[in-house]
Amino acid sequence: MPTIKDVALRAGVTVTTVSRVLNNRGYISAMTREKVGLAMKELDYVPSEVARSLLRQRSSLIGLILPAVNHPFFGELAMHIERCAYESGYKILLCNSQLDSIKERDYIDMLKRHKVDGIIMGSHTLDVHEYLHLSMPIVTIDRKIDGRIPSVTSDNRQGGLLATRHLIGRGCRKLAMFGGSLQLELLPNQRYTSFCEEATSQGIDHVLVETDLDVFDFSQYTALVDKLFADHPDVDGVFTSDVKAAYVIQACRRLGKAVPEDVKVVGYDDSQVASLLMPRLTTIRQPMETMSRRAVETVIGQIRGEPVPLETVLPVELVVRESA
Amino acid sequence: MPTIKDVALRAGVTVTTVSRVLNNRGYISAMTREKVGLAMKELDYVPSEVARSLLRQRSSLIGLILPAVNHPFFGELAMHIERCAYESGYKILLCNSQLDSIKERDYIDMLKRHKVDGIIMGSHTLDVHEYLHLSMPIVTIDRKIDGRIPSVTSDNRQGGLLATRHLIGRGCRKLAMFGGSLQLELLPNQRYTSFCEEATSQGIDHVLVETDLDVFDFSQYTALVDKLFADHPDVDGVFTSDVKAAYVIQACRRLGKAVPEDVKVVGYDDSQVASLLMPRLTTIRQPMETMSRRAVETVIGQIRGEPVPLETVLPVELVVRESA
DNA sequence: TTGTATGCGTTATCAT
DNA sequence: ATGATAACGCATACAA
Repeated sequence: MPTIKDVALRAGVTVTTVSRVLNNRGYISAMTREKVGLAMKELDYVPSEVARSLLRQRSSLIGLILPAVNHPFFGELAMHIERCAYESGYKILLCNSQLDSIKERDYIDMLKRHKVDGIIMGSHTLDVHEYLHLSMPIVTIDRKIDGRIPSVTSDNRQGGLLATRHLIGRGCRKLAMFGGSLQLELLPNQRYTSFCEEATSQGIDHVLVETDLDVFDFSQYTALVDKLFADHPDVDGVFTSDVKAAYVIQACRRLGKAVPEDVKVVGYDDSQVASLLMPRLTTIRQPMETMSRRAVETVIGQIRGEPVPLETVLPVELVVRESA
Repeated sequence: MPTIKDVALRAGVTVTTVSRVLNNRGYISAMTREKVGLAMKELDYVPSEVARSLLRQRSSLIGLILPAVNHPFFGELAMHIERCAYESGYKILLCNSQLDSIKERDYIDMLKRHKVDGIIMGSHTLDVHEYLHLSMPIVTIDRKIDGRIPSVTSDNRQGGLLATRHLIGRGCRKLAMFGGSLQLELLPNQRYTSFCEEATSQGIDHVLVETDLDVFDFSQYTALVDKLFADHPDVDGVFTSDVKAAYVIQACRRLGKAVPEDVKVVGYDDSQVASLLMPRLTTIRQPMETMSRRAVETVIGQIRGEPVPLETVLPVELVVRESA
């Protein structure tokens, strides 16, 4: 691989001059610029971002830690985050933590070694102290670790409220929420809180089904939903995430319950699965693109030393389709 | 951020010694090792992979270019690729090309600047020459660019054959294939070839629907499927990809055609959507995990200067569920 | 307008 | 068993 030296040699100038035309800094004669440009073309020269990083003490890299990029919600986040970051000159180092704390710590360590300029966390399995101790630009997305760590989320409380109201408004008399493990202290817990509050205040009976700690092990969903309907055959309204909603709809079909006639289902996320299902899913839309942009802006803001909002809560929206 | 110098100073030794304990190279007295280790802990020292990269002329980075990581198939590939790469000490730089050739060229350029050790391409919109000219370890996944560029794919011909045979075996009399644009010269074209051959040889009437060039614009799918059934109301068997299958099933429901009774549907990929749909999708399973592992092995093999197979074609499997 | 010298953090080579 | 020094590729301060 040719270096700046080779270019300089070939163009008959010094590396300083080449560096100048490369960065358009200082005065360079038109002829020199041309010579250098030619040499670069001829050698197919590519400046080394590695050397630059070492010198500038910044890598233009942002670490992205997600539970699993194959999950529809996180996949879509990843996609938007990558695009936004790229538009600002940052590249994304992808990490799938699988919600495994060992892996997560390992990934964080790796990102530090690679001198990433910041981290976007869509996972969090470690103790708050470990994150605070990072002393590096960081933002959480779809999660809130601590008041001192900037976060970008959607309004889960409001989402829970909208969903519950909609189900009740459509005539449901017994609701169920099918959520992730409450032990994980994730944001969806807020959904559960407002779900309960609203159902209670309207005098509607309601139950909860939790997954175990391995939230993304879809294979457990079928059994859980079956048990739900076995234990509570009178449930006629379910609030859950988009992916889980798919399993709820499957179970209903299997049990001979029509959706939305017998059981109404409201999802959360409005990921692409929502419009793939049949009936098409009524769901709470998280503004994933905006969330992604804000998350990227929030890390980059910190990198630049600008003040950034500690908490960004974006509005959600009820998207009425066919399932409720 | 503390550097190796700070550690050396604090431990009362030179950087050479610190480097030694860091890499477990040469002889170090137990006491020195301890002193240095302590200093590292106290300073919370993290060695710079950037400096290492500059010296070693390798970054431990692999570029991954995909059309879009939010697509179920590519999301799953990305996930496995990242895991495999990480297990071998490589990190993934994520790029979404959106099948845009400008972006793809731009990304390739960026990856070269960052001195990635290799590239895994799940997209290809450029001319063969541009790829050949890269002169860097590269492998394509789910695509075949040129005989000289290593590729990892599933057996699309066999997949098309299995799907077509299954549909005919289940009694279909008129088949349709709903595929991406044939102009893109992607592998699915092979599916089309064997689909046609098998249908023809068994004397079964068959038609083709193509998407436009923007393969991942799902919003066009609905109209295309509707037109298919309008033009050919007698179609009773459809072969397509998993995501498109979701739209086919939706259309059938809308048109009052029962799946699988009136219309049988076979997908391709066996991505997570396949088991989310209702009826659960009968599909051709691509071994995504194995494909990912092979792709990673193939780039790393090249990086290490080992000989690698130019073509890896993995077997597919018909997974019979409910849609056909 | 261009060149010289220095340093970014690390490891390899060659001493001692 | 440990230290001094050069080199990786680049950009900058300072000279000319």
